[in-house]
Amino acid sequence: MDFSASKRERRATAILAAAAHVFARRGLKASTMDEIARAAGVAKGTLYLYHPSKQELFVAVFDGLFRQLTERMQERLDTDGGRPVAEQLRGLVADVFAWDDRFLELLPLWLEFWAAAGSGDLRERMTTSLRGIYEDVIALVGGLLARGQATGEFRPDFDPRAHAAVLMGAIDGLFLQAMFQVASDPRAALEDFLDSALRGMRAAPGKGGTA
Amino acid sequence: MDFSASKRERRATAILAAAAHVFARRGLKASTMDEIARAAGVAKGTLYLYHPSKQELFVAVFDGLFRQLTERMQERLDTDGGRPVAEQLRGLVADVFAWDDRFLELLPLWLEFWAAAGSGDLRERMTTSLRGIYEDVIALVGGLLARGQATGEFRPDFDPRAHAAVLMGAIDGLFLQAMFQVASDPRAALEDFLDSALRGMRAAPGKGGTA
DNA sequence: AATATGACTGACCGGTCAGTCATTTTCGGC
DNA sequence: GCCGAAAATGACTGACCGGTCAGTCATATT
Repeated sequence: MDFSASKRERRATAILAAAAHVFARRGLKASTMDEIARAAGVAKGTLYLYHPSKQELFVAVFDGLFRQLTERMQERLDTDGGRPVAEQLRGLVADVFAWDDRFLELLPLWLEFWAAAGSGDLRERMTTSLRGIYEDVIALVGGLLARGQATGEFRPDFDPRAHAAVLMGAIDGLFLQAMFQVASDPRAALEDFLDSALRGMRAAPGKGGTA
Repeated sequence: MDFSASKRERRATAILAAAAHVFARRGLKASTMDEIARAAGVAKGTLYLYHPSKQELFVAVFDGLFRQLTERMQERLDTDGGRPVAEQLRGLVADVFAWDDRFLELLPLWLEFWAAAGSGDLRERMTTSLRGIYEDVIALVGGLLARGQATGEFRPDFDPRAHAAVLMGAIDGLFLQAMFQVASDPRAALEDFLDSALRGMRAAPGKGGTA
């Protein structure tokens, strides 16, 4: 039996997981390669067999997590394709918040990604990556809203892309508030608000009529 | 004439401005006291006559900027007290975005504040401060919305605090997108979206909403 | 003019840490 | 069970930077 490849793979995964954990707890600059190595159960030199530098390791963690996130969203949209747009939107939102435990622990990591896009050597790289991710997600949600307009479920006279951007932003902002332990359940808040927003986006009952 | 006090004050201001600038460009950890001193036109030792440590200097920058922001909001609310709530809300939003130039340059600094609340030695302090600020602002905006419900301008059956939290979050999220240069004008996006949101929050024209 | 003050300076020190590399350990093939 | 290659190790190094403090000098006081 050949487990050598899978052993290497498992080690690679352990390193990424450990790095994510340490980066989340200490931040990029304050994390030391020694601590990451200890957390992964390997020697420091081993890290350099898998990643050429601390910064590259950080970027690898970033890429891995965001690939997971976008795959998850895409999956969700594929599965409940035909349902009303309002339903799909609620589903997406519920999904994002469903990351819960793992997500909550890694929240500071998101801040670290954002901060890395704001200043430092990685700025350009992270900015480009994040911009791409945001534009993909906005296009995706914006497309959903546009479909809602096309079917007459929504008013035709709002900008679906702008609405998508604001909704995405609201989610980010709520995560931020969760980080600061602002006293309000972000999921409940967003659901309550989504009621109002959807009300305002729906076509007026008198005219076009809902699908 | 005694300008000695005001000279010291001017120097203190120069140090804070220089520090804000450098922290925004390099981030907290990567900023060096030498560079801040150079930017402020003083020697490194001088910095320690005004602030006991690099971290304290960072906190001083933070406090200064946020005091400016909240004072501005309070002022705005005081001046247009009696107008319709929807108007006041639009005014507040316009105001936040009106910081424009200076604000845009300092955006990475906001990320740095958030990141400092996520990890590092300052975490607890920054978290507490930021939570306080968020709760103040949410209370303030939430109060505005509640007043709208009381006067019958809005539906009575949504949670004004939750709505305020989401709106605040949306603004933060849009600033974030602006940082990554996502291709959309955040101000226009929020205004477009606010139309939908206000539509959904307003009391139904005929009788008392749908409940 | 002589003296006192204290704001300001910048060379220096000690600690920290990313990355290196000589050495040791592991492992597959025979 | 032996050998050589590949993988893993961790002690070491050199750069860097926060904070200190002995000394300078412009200004105020006598």
